[in-house]
Amino acid sequence: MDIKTLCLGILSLGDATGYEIKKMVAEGSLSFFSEASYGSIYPALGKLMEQNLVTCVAMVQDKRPDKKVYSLTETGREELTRSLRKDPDPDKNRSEFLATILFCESVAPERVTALIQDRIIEHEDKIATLEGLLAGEMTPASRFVVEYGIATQKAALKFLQTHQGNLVGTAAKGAANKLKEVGTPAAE
Amino acid sequence: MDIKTLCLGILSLGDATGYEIKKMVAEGSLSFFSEASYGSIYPALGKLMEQNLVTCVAMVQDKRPDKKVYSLTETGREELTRSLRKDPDPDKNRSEFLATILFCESVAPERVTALIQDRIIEHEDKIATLEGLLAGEMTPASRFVVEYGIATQKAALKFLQTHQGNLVGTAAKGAANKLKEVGTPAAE
DNA sequence: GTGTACATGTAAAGTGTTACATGATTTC
DNA sequence: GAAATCATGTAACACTTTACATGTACAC
Repeated sequence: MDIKTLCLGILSLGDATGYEIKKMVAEGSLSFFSEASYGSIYPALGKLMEQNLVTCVAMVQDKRPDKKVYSLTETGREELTRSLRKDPDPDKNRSEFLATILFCESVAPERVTALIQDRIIEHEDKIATLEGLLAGEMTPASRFVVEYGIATQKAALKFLQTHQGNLVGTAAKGAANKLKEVGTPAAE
Repeated sequence: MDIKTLCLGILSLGDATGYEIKKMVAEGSLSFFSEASYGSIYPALGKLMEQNLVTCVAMVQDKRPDKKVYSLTETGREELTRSLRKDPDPDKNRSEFLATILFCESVAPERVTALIQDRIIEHEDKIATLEGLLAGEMTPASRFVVEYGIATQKAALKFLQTHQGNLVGTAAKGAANKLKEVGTPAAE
């Protein structure tokens, strides 16, 4: 989903500024399955304006740039509906963590253990954040999405907690040897 | 993780051609947490050659382009180790499916139901594929990674099966009204 | 005083995907 | 005879991130 459609979607939930859109993507219900930087949001809103898919009211603030509140137009809502009619692309999950684990023969075993420990904490934090969101007012749709996030995060957490030993016991030995070779090239 | 590092990592598990790397990313243990197209893999291997991080043996085949089998050099393995020493970036999950659900006020309720049904089947297929991988020979690391994938896919599947009613019961009514508005702008 | 939050925006640089080009062999 | 598999590679295009530019206000 490109940033323009994402903005259209977020605006369909309520008027917002570019700054607020960024916050929703970074910390709100969308935070665990989408991303966007200012450098993509502001130009996207500009193009959406040109196409008359959104309108914008500038709120003058002194000592600060005008706050521009964007709203979806009727045409914008229709465009969004059209976009959402297309079958969604399959999910794209990129995980450097899992890649590192997979290539762990090139990584010190203590490092693998530490990585998993860190990851466990990150999952716990993420779950806490998502559960915090549930405390606020939510539409059924955003509740569904956040609870989906919690469910998958919890599954990942549980997996790491119960399987972390699987790597250290067996692969790590081989890794330790490999590492010795790489770590002391002078010995060759 | 950029494609060059990904190639280095895959080659650390064994020699491979560009074509085979693509297959591993598309169908192997890496398939649920990374992606790469030929248009990125071949140029990456070329750069890796220039930097002497990999070597390449061309196997002549008639009626076909030479099959180029790439191998990691010592320098390449060191470079990989260096890359993996950096803390992995947080996972990036992009889901058009969840975005569509979140913006479902702009989507017909039957469409939401159908979307979830499709997604359930996709998860079941994905789980079957991953379980198929477990049948073959695997290192502990790739087993770990594939089982992680199965665990999270199953959690998502179960969530969809048990919560699909949550959206249709409540949000859908509102959506139906909203949609009527959008669907019949002439009425305004 | 140092850092964070507020607030918008541009330009350069990087990275990657899509489509194209080429062509035999095997399976349905 | 159509489609998939094998096999490599380039070029145009799309999209995004990063860094920069600008500045106030408040909390610690």
